[in-house]
Amino acid sequence: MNIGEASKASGVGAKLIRYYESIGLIPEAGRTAAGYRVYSGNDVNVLRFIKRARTLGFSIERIQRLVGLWQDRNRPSAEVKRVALDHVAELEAKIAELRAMSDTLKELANACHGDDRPDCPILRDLAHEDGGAHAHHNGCHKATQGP
Amino acid sequence: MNIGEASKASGVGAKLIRYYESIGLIPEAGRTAAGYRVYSGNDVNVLRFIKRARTLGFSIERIQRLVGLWQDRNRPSAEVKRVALDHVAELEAKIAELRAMSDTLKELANACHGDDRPDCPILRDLAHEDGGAHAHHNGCHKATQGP
DNA sequence: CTTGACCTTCCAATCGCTGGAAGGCGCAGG
DNA sequence: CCTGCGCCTTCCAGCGATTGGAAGGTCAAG
Repeated sequence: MNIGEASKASGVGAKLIRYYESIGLIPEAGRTAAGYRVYSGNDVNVLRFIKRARTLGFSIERIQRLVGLWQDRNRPSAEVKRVALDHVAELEAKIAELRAMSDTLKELANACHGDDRPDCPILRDLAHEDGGAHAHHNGCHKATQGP
Repeated sequence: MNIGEASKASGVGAKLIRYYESIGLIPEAGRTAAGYRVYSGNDVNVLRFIKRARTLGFSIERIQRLVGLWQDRNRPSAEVKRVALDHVAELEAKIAELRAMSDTLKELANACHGDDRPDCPILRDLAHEDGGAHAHHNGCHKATQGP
């Protein structure tokens, strides 16, 4: 099985397979006399594993650990779970970050006329706000913040 | 005002200011006889605008358009709104993607004992699943998919 | 004059790919 | 045998948005 066949069988893409080898995610493949890489069915399984893990957003570093655990017949499932939950925590943090951005922008866009006039709360927010916290009804007066 | 002062005033970071200049996001700053960059209060406002826009996750490319619209007194707010809503759409798409990853992983992790035993539904999913769709009760039988 | 804090430029790394160029290999047809 | 096509090989470069470091010039104070 050469790299093109392994690519078709795994769905991973020949260049990506070579890349994964170069960074040590997969071991160096065997070679034919001519220098062609040779793959086994098991190699294809590893590639599929990696592909699925990437689909779930795991970093290469974590996938390395997951592959290692997968190969280890004596792995404690707790370790796998910890890797997964660490990743979940990062995903949730990222989601919260993007959620905050999106909500803020939706609010600003909602307040924008969206016509030919230049007045725009979106630009006003970007230009003026020091931190960007939306002020609702209590507006701009600095209130009890005297020096 | 040199780059360090502009950095402190804008909160942007001297290296990043130079980078923004190098990619054309901000115009080339004036220079002293010795070659030091010189900034005005307005430059600082632009930097703050950029910083806030980055906080909201806008790409450099979109920020360029936003800065252009900001400077244009005759801008139609509709254009600003469109840039913002395009970005919101991308944010929502990304959120949905991460949400799907996180939910799948939470489900798998929830089904994982997380103890010393090697059996683990997370690894089973990564290893075996062709697409990763969770099958619930209708399991593995290929049903009516005969050739 | 020396010190130290600034400034300058350029180069490299991050992360996960993806593309291209240049050259070798395998197999078919003429 | 030669040619062509499609595969394989390596290396290099770039994406986006920074961040870091090295090597060297400048400024103000002691």
